[in-house]
Amino acid sequence: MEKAEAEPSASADSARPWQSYTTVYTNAKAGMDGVDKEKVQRTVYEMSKGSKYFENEERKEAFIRQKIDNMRARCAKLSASDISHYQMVADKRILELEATRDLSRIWLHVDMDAFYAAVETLDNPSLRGRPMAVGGMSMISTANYEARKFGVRAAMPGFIARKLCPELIFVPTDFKKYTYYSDLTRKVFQKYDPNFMAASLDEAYLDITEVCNERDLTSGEIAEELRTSVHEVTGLTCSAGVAPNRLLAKVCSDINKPNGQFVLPSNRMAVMTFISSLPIRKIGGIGKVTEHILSGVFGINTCEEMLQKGGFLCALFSRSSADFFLSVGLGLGKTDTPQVRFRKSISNERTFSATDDTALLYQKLAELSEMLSIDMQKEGLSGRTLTLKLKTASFEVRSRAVTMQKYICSREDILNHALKLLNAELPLSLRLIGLRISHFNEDKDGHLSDPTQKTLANFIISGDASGKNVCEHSLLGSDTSDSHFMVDPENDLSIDNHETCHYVSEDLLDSNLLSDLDHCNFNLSNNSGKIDNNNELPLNGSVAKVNAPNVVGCAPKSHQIKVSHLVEADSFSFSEQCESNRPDRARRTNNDLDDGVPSSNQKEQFLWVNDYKCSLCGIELPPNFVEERQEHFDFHLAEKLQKEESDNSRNLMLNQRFSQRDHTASQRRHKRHKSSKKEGSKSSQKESKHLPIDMFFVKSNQNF
DNA sequence: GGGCAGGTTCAGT
DNA sequence: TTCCAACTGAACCTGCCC
Repeated sequence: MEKAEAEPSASADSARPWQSYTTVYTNAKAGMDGVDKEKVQRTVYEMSKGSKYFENEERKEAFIRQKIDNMRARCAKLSASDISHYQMVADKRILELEATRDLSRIWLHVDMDAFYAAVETLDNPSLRGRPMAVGGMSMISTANYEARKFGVRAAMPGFIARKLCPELIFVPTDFKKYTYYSDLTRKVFQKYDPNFMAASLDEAYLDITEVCNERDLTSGEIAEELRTSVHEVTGLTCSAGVAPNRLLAKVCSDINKPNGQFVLPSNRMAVMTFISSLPIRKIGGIGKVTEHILSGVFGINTCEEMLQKGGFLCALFSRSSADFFLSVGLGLGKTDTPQVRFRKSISNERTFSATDDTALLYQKLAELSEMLSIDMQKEGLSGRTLTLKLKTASFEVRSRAVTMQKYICSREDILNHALKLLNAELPLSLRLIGLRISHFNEDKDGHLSDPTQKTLANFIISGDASGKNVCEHSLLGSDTSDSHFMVDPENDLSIDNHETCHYVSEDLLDSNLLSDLDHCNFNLSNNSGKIDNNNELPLNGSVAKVNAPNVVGCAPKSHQIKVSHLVEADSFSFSEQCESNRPDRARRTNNDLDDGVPSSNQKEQFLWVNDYKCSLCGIELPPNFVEERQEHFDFHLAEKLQKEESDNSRNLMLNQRFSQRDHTASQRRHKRHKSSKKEGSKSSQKESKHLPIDMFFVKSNQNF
């Protein structure tokens, strides 16, 4: 294979070493056209050189180079017949992809110009015309266009930005402000496409096909009008791109930034011409690593070259990757409007001064667990995969994950499992710890977590719809019930005794571990991290696995029996109610709402801001999600009533009502899921087995 | 060997 | 003076099971 043109020669490397130090800042951003790139690169290099961060960057670079070398070697080994074969594969695939081309939709991508910085300037006009960045000395989120002239940009450390531009003004981030302005822009977007897709606070995709047709206006006119409207409402400018698909619309919105727009006509010729010379890095999904690989291995720098080297791409990449690259070469992208996207994971992470003080690290982990638990409870989420992210003092990033059998959301559960993951890595000097929970209840069938459902379940069990107590770990209380109701709804609610006992056992296991942890925490603060632990909890990293049965042995058997009976009884009466009580949904709703509860109209008024966003929790549900909205409303209603009502009998009555509804909803989802799922899938089989808990640690093969 | 689930990394904002 | 973020979705890789 030919060598990549982008790679500097060895001699150039030694004379101008900064040229080979590629950072994210190497990729040009809007407003940086006149920047002295070499000067910026040199400054960044000089500021970074010798630091641990720099060393890690070099390690990463070396790894990518190694990968490139390996791929080149694989390319070199391809025989003439191999190459001919893969070329045929590519040609066939290109034809198939071409057949999917849809030019019937008109997509508009709106991108607010230097959003955070613009909002701050609006708030404080004295910043106008002066170089300014939002963020701090460690990292900046965005920079205004005056600052960009100096090479300052988002994702750049503040101390480097200041070196590039000594006059730079730093403004701390204020997400409340940005959310407020973001909501204003979304009000405007909704007028043009009620189902618009918000990509972030400052970006959105709109399908403007209908509005163009209805008003007999060109896409350019609509884009112009929308941008004017956004400016009138917010005082902020935005840029827009119009194209037949979202991938291209995104590229187009960057072309005339700031405060401009670009329309790519909806015909194949225009698309192919546009895409032909487009650098691959402009495409969403192609980042620094992929760019290096494509350039280094195949000499691919423009989208057009994706097609020219299609045979090699098919030979060396997976089908899905090759398809993506070929699609890029053809200028294809998504044209459909996806259903409401639910969150798939929730996480938090914190950077701090690097430390190997175990006590301090435990403390950080406890804080993160607490924060994550609060965030999850706010959204009514529980998940069963916990990922621990670590960044060592030398900037090496590791992640370690564990998937539990039960869904968790309490601080104690999170901390319990996080500690096990962390302990397997210690001793270690760390500068960042992060926790992430994924695999939310229900998400494997494509219907991502509906907070209402879970929280309602919690409400039924604990009588606390806020979830506040639900996740508190108690031996006999909510958590046990939790495990019962958090079980995938596709499992019938009539629970097999044996299975119930099994779950209970695990809960007890966790409870015991938890008490160990509490003990640890207690000692932590008193003994500077020297933890006295009589049980199996690993503390020095030497024990990688917790032996469940050893710990289960600590739990009194009577508790297990009691709990299993408790759950069983609950589930029986619950199922029984649902079987004997399936009244008409609407009728039941109306009856319920008669009890001094807001009417449907009132509900709409107080709950759905702009007809799509819940005013109470912020969750977004479009108007056509009638049932989901109803359930969501019920949740808030339950929450409200729970607070107001002290009368236990009334609570009981409501609990029964919502039990019915929750079960009906579960059944509906269950039905939907079944219809979309292959019979006798392995996952179902696996779940029915309820394999013993729970932990297995996998070391990553490659870390940076 | 295909399908699937779990774990890790990349990329975007 | 300050010394490289936080969060999320999705692709990719690997190992296991049938």
